[in-house]
Formats: sequence, C-alpha cells, structure tokens
Amino acid sequence: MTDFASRLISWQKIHGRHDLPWQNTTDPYAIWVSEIMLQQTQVSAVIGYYGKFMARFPTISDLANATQDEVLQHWSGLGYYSRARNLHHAAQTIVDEHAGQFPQDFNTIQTLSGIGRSTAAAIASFAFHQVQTILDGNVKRVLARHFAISGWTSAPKIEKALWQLAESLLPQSDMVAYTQGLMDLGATVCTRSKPKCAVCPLNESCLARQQNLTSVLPTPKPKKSIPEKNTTMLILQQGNEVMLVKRPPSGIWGGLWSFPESDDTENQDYAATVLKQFGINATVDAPLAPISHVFTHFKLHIKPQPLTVSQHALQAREATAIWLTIEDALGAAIPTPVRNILLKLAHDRS
DNA sequence: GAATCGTGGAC
DNA sequence: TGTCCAAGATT
Repeated sequence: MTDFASRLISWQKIHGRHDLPWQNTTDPYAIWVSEIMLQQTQVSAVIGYYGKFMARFPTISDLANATQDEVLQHWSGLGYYSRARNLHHAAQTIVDEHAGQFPQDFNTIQTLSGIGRSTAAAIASFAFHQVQTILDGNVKRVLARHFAISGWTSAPKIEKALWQLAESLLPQSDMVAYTQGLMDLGATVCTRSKPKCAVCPLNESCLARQQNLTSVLPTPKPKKSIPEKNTTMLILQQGNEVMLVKRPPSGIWGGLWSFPESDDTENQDYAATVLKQFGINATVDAPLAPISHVFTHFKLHIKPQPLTVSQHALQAREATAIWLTIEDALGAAIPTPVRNILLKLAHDRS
C-alpha cells in the first residue's frame, strides 16, 4: 500500500467523520441518494433534506413509483434540479432493467443518469468495497497541493492527470475509510483557505507545504463575468390563493412551479398581459421590493408584481397553471426566490 | 472544450 | 459587499 493511502486510512479511522446520516450503511440506494445530493453541495446544506427524502422514498421502488412533482418537492431549495430528475429516472431504470437491484458493476453504475465516474466510484467503494477512486473538489485540492500540481484542476488536461494520479494511490483494502478519508481531509483539514497543515497526516510529504504554495494551490478557476437578466414575476392573487405555472422540463428550475413571468419593460400594462396570456381579468397592485438572485452563470433581477384577480378565475386557461393557497404553494416544488416571495406575502397578510 | 445547471457557506 | 466554490454531470 502507498504511504499516502496508509496514512490517510489511519487518520480517517481516528479523526474522520463517522456519524453523518448516510454513513454506517452498505445500502447502495441510501449511499447513492447522499452522493447525488452532495454533488456541488456542502454537507450542511444536505443534512436537512436527506432524512426527509429517505423517509418519503425509503427504497428504489418507492422512488421509481413516485411522481416527478413529488420528487422535486423534496428537492425544492437544494438547487441543481436535474439531479432530482435524473435520480428519479435512474430509479425507474433500475426497476425496469435491473430487477430493482442497484447494479454492482462499475461500468453499469455509470450508465445510470446523473452518475458519472466520481459518483460511481463513491457508491462502489462505500457500498461494495470496490477499489475505485473518487475525484471531487476535495480530492482535486488535496492532490494539487500534495503533489504541487499547478493549473485549474478542472481543465481537461489537468483533470486527466489527476485521475491517473488518484488511481495510482489507491489501496487494495479499506476502501471505505480511504474514500471517506479523502473527503474528510479535504473538507476539514486541507480546506480552501487556511488549511490545518499542522494536523494533516500527509504533511511530511506535501510538496505545497514544503514549497510554501498552499495559499496559491490549487490554481483558481479562470474568472469570467456573468450576464445580468431582468424579469417581472406576476403574482396573481385571488383570496388566499396564488397562481403558479409549471416551468419547462429542462433549463433553469426545470419542472418546478413558479410565477408566470413577463418581459421587464418600461410602462408595461401587466393587467393586459395577464388577460391576453391567461384570459384572466386582474387589477395591478403595488409592486414588492425587487430581488436579486445570483446563479453560477448569470444574475437575475426579479420584480415581483402582485395583481388581484377581479373575477372568478380558479380555472386558468393554461393547462400547466394551478391555484394554491400560500401555505400549499410553500409545500410545492418551487425555486428559492419564489419561496421567499411567498413568505413575504404570508408575512404581509398576518 | 465550453456552457449549463442552484444555493448557501465562508471569508 | 463581492468572490470563490462545494461528495459533478450533462449537453
């Protein structure tokens, strides 16, 4: 076994994390769900979602038989909603093509939607004790520092080298502690800023530490300015109910329920827009305070525009539109800015 | 290869 | 405040 692996394994068993909700199980489904939720997402953000998701969808079959809408309800606020859609779809694939049993073959695991090489390796090592390496943000940072590799770690050329390096370090046993050790070291010791090198089990052989490069490695991602977009969200209200429309199945907030939107132009007659688009007569109320919502690749300026429906319109013309009480809307599959607007409406009413 | 896809923690 | 980026995958 490499010195790298043996030191990491010994360290993990004593100083690593052992009590996260998705640990201490070999159920591939429980591990799979956690790995998907944790993609590009910190542990602290996942904790509040994982237990509820597993309570509602305790088995692959339960997930496969659920509606996409209910799966998205349990993902609402967590972001990257294609993860939930892919998870749901993959559960149906497992039922249809793998007799409901999570596949053990490493290549077969990767054919499931939403599971790439790193996630497949995490599942294979945790659930089946297979010798496969993960390569997530934690591991990239640890390797870039320990072996003093410069260049953005997600650049294809660098990433390919990191995969080979990660493979060369694998032990032939103790894969659970090793894989968890890679994650734990990156998350708790070899952190992005102010790494705790004094307590690192790999500090003696770390090239970045020897060369005083820990603050400049890994090389940051090339900066790029993001565009800004504007939209007006039309908040149709009738009594205690609001109207939501289902967003297209792909793209931002795909498959989620949101307010209908209007181009954000000057002096827009929103009542006319609503009448034309939905066949509903409404009067324009005072606008709410604008919201700025920052995504990874653009910034969205939202103007929430309430309207009061002036005649019975519970039956919206659009098939994808529904009317819900604010309370029920808060329980629906909605994106975060919509949730925040609904919370403000509820607060203003009380 | 570059874009797309969310949200919140940390500083 | 803005900036970086996290148990990445897909197109």
